[in-house]
Amino acid sequence: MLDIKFIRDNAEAVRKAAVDKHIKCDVDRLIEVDKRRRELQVQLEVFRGQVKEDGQKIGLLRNPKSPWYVKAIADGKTEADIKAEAARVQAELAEIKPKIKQLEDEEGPVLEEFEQLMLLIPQPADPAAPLGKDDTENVEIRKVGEVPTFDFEPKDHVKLGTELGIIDIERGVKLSGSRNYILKGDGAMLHQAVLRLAQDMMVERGYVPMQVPVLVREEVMYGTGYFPTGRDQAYLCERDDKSLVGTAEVPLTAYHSDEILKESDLPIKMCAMSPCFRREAGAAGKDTYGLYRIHLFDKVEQVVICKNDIETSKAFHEEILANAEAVMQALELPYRVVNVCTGDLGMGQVLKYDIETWMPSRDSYGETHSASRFYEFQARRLKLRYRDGAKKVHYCHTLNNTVIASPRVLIPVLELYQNADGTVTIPTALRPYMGGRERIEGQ
RNA sequence: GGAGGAGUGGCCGAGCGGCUGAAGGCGACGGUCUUGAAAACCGUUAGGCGCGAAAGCGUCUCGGGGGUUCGAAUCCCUCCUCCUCCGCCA
Repeated sequence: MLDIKFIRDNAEAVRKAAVDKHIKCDVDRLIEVDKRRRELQVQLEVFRGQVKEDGQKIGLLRNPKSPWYVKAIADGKTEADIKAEAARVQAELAEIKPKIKQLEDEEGPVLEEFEQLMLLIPQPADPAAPLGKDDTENVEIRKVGEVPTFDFEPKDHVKLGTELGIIDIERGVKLSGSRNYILKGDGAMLHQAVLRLAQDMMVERGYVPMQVPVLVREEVMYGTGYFPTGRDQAYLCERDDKSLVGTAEVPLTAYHSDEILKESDLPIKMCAMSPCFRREAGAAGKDTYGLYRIHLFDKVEQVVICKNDIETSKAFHEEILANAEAVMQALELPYRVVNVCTGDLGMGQVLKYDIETWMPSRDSYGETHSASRFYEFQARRLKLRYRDGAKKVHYCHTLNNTVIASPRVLIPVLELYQNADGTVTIPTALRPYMGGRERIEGQ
């Protein structure tokens, strides 16, 4: 969410920012509604002030023990005078009351519309984000590692995993429908190994590991920016008005929502391993093969909450990107980093770096990580604030990035580490989590 | 799931229809004192929105929402959360 004052003063820029992001919102209507909202508030406050004042007056007029009453009598007023005065004031109030009611009746829907419109205004992208319509226009920043060539016919992860008996997509689909799978034996082990490696590396880097709820209240989804626009992507538990999260970013970022932190508490660095639920609505027919686009996966996510300073935010953005790259380097996987273009940025993101890892079966780099910078966007929605040395209250800045998401990352791991005989060499960094073994050989 | 009890400022805790955005205490911050510190003493210490160039002013908020009333932290309804007991269960 943006500051309404900022929107008022920069309407043109906000409009353009939405166009760049290919997000529809109605800035003109918002400004109109905001104007009406303020007019109503001013009128209402005058009346409310009067009600308050008159109400107190009546209290005094009706209480013979009040200092005011005693003084009035001493000044020569009669009880009848005072009673008449009380009646007069009450009559005045009786006239104001319907006016307030009328204004309030108008204000209700105005406020409602104002809030709805506000939730749809996107955060303008950083000038450093390339202008573009979709992911095809993301800009490569750097490539790390060599894309290997094979001296045999390499298998894709599904064939490889199925033959090794470590991936069972057919039965996953039998149980849960399309985009579901089962990992088995060394498949399950490998999955947990990459997650453990990622988490251990983050803890080593000073991030506090958290175990968080993945079924959250609606306001948490709104607060992090996933609702209302992303509602169709979430699994809802409507009986309880809760949603399954698509990422631990949601509970981690909302952890301090509705709080005022001390500046000395910042930065807050956290990570969490959690299941992630995604409906993938609208993706029908896209990436249907294998473990790339699935409804449930596990992920270690990193979140940073820092002070409201653009340079600080930028520095942490580089840090969380570096954290993820360190994991990819530990796994010795070839990847590239791309600067995501405006059209591919979400509602709240100012700038986003994706890490894409080489996936032989796709014959291309596929997205495995997404590092986002939000400035105040989420913090405003979440009421996530801190007090500075001068006791002034500010919204925090928030950032997040994947550390590892599995089984998607198992696609490059399996495909790149496969051998001619159909076995898979276990990356050195994962061996401690795989009983020290060097290979997956299947049954 | 059933039966009770409770939700007040950073924390503890008074208030139970008007002068209470809220006593008192603790904590924190500033000051006096001190070589420094402690103690003691004095002071400051909610957020949102709006108006205003600013100083400042107004209004809303005592878990959330609604109602009664001239007037509500205080009364009523409803939802949420927590606690206790019973039941069920990993």
